[in-house]
Amino acid sequence: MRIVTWNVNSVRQRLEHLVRYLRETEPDVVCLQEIKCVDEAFPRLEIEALGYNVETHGQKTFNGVAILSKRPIETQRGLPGDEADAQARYIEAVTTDAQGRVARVASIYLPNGNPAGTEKYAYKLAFMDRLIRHARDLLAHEETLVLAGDYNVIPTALDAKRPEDWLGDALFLPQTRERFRELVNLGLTDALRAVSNEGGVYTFWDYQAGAWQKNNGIRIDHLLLSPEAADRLVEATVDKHVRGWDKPSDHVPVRIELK
DNA sequence: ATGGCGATATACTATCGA
Repeated sequence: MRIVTWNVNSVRQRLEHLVRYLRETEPDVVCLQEIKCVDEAFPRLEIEALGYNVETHGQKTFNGVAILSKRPIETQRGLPGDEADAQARYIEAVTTDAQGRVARVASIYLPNGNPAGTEKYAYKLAFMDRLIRHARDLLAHEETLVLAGDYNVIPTALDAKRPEDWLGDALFLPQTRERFRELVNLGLTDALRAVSNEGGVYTFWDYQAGAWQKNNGIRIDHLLLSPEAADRLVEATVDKHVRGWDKPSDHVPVRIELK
């Protein structure tokens, strides 16, 4: 079962790239973030034509998440824990692969949180607390679970080309990283870290200041696996070449293979 | 020390992102 997470930075701007990527990679499940459109504006027909079921949780202008699946999916929208939260940042689905193996998959767009010390950072930390509570509930099911998405968290200094640039940033502050560790320490496995302890593996390069050309990247897109999912892990990789395409997203797809 | 880039909205500028 091939599962991908990708912050596309507007699905309408990136439709050609998404179609090209789906054709070349043929994933079973794709978690998208920052679709930046309402549900009605999602290019559904183009994706369905490639054999995918499409479930979206969009909003106007900002944010928005979606899950594409070759097989039908049971879907829930929104992260529990705050009925007043109007931002579309979480969608969760149960699906299968062609062999009928089941997985629960979430597409998460965790808040950026900058600048630190503002209500934006408080919202990020509260969202992470809600995610920890929800993950604890889901882990109790003892099933194949993949929490995938743009976490906007640089877990360690190994995950940035220039960690010194990020010391005061909401993506790297101690409180942010503490909560990420608290989440992982519930019993989740960081899929990329399960296959390599090396630094220099990035998933985001800023559009500005030649970050891509200098490989000045950070690793902020993650797939966290329940023990049952980790037991099935056979591959985890970053599809870095996509960043070199014409007019790319600033994030690239991250992909895992579960047996 | 600063800006640099890109997307969206009602848009010749502001906001957001990371």
